[in-house]
Amino acid sequence: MGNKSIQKKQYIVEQAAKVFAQRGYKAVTMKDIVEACDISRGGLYLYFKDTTEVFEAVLALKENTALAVLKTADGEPGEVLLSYLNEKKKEITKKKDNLEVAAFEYAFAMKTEKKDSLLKKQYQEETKALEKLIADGVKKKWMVCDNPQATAKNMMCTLEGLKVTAVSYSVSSDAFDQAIEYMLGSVGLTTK
Amino acid sequence: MGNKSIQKKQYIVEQAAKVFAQRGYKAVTMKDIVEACDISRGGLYLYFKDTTEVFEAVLALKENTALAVLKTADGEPGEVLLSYLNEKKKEITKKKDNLEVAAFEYAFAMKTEKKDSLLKKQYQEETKALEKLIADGVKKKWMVCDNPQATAKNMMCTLEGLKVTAVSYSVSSDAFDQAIEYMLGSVGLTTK
Amino acid sequence: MGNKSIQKKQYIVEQAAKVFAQRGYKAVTMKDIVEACDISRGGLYLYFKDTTEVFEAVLALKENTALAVLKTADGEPGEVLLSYLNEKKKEITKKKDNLEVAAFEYAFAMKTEKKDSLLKKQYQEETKALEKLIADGVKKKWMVCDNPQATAKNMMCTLEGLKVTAVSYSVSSDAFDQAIEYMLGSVGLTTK
Amino acid sequence: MGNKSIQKKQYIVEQAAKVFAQRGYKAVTMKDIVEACDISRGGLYLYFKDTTEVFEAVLALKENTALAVLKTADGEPGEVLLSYLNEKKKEITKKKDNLEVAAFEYAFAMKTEKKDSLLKKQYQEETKALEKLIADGVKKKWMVCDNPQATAKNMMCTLEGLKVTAVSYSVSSDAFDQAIEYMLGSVGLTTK
DNA sequence: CATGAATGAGAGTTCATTCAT
DNA sequence: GATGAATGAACTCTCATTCAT
Repeated sequence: MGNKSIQKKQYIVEQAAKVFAQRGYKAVTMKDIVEACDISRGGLYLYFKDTTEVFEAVLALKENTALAVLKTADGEPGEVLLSYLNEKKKEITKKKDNLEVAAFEYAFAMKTEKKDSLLKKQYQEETKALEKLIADGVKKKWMVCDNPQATAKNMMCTLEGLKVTAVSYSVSSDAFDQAIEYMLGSVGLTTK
Repeated sequence: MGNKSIQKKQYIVEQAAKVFAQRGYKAVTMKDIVEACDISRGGLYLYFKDTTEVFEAVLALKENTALAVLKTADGEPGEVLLSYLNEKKKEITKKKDNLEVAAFEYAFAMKTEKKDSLLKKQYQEETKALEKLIADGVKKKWMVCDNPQATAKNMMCTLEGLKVTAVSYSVSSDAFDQAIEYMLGSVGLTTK
Repeated sequence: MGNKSIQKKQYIVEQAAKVFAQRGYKAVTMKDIVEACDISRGGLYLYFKDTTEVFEAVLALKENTALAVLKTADGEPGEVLLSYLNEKKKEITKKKDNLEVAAFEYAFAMKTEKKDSLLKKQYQEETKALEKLIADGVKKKWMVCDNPQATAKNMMCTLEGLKVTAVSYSVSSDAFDQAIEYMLGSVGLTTK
Repeated sequence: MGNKSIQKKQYIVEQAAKVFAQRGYKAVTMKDIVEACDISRGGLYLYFKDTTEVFEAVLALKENTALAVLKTADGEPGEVLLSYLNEKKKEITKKKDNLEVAAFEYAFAMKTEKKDSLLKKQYQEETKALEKLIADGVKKKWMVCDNPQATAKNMMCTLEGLKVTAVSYSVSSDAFDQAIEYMLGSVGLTTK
């Protein structure tokens, strides 16, 4: 695949991302993507064989800023955790180009079709990084926590809950902050 | 609609529930339901105009045992909370006829199409009941909690998180128990 | 068929007439008629086997006032002709329950299906009656006309033209009056 | 749409015209047209979204020879009028590929659905052209007529009447000629 | 007679996918 | 590589018609 092809592929992925953000995962057809990209019907098939492949490319391209915060952390663990949680909040509550619904639909579809989901790996990676941060915080006596692994899992789970709640029933900014407070509390911290 | 019709409608809903449990919400077509019920193509349309209507009937028929536990509570609040959480666990982790994926897909689809979802109301009702239980527990000095409302919301959110995690990435029984422990901890209780 | 049945049949025909007036002939389904009559689906079939039969019953019941004017004529032929033409105008331009469109559609459908149309007979009868009136008027020296038969045909044809024009392109009351003037002129009369 | 597409579109229109000529307007389905053209089910939808669109394309393609006679008239007005009327006769009484029934059904359907009909415009244009011819004939003293506008309208109306009569009840060639004689008479002309 | 649930044929419509150019 | 016309499978939905009650 030449240089130009790579550019075109990326262009398709970017356009498709907008479509998925607007209409979810399952409702999107190859035709929708073709139209959003203003390319030919057959042209899309040169790069992707179906919408699943397109969506996985979208996921792959989408950067995970929150995870990046966890990984490149160099400050005090409590600060890092707070930054991470705020980054998550931003991601989850953003209005424009929010791919969360599509991502859930994708994960569910994979489950239903008994295929592997790209998201599972990302989820596990993020959980690990969070656990490491907490363990580190405890070691450095900035945090208090018996079981960093369980706590990390619990936080991830709450964050998933916030995500899904935001997406299906709406969550106020305040309610989100309250949830952050709870999560911080579980490692002996507070924003106050 | 006569008595017989009501029975038939219920029969359709029961068969449809199995289909939705197996294949999610969006992937199901009227044809699938017709085939599962072994009725005629047009016959289904006598009762339901589209899959959304069928699915809403499924939701309406599906009893919410966990909520029932909260509402008919007569024992000690801590016990009731534990029963409730265990009921939730059972609901979420059951292998057969699990409608959670379909329910999420439905909620997301409603979101995408900007329609009202039946589930939102149920979610809010359950949150309220949980809050009431906690407030009651605190009053009777069985529980410790500053802000029952926020705590109830947080628990619900964690439960949604467990649901979605179970459904998209799998959650072990132990991990679930650990999460229950955390939730109990947030009102000063423990199972140990 | 009992007395009650005849009444019911007539009731159906009356309701159906409204439906045909509103929606034409071809677009009307047995279901439409059933709904307009608020009777059972199968019930309609006890009286009529299809919409054609219903429509023919509608035509049969519909009185032809213009023809009646021609036939019961006892005044001066010119007066009778004028009354007849005015009656036609009323029939054609009436807004409510106007069956002309449906009647045309029916006639065309019969043509297409190579069946006999009820309307053809009525048309021929009316032409004859008109011819007789003109011949009579000529004999009594009230009218001037070489060829009563051709003139009658021509008038009928113009009236059909007015009907179809009214129905498909709209005709003003004045334009109609102008046409009447022409028709009168063809037998040496005028309204002025 | 490429050159080849335009040809194919025209091919479809031509085949469809035959179908409409045989079966009228309303009875024709997309499936009928597909079969007449021997193309695929979905293929037709690349060019037309429904039968109305197809029929309008048929109308647009169909040349109006009679109108052409009026417009390109260069001879003596009486001759032109006669040619025009004979052209009309040919059009109306032709046996093969006669679209008049379908055209009427279309006009009526548009009326019923309160949409604009392509035919109305054509009708008005033809009326105008006829009026101009008569006015011209009068000015040049070839014709005698007080009110060219009313006379043109009256002729058009008679022609519509002939059309509809031909189509629904049959009109003999002689009867048609007789009608032509009447129309010529209304501007002081005769064929004899 | 009357009902209305049930059936199944058939029309409409949309897209994934292919393939000649 | 790229195009876009063409195909055909799959679904939706509506009714005419029947038939047990």
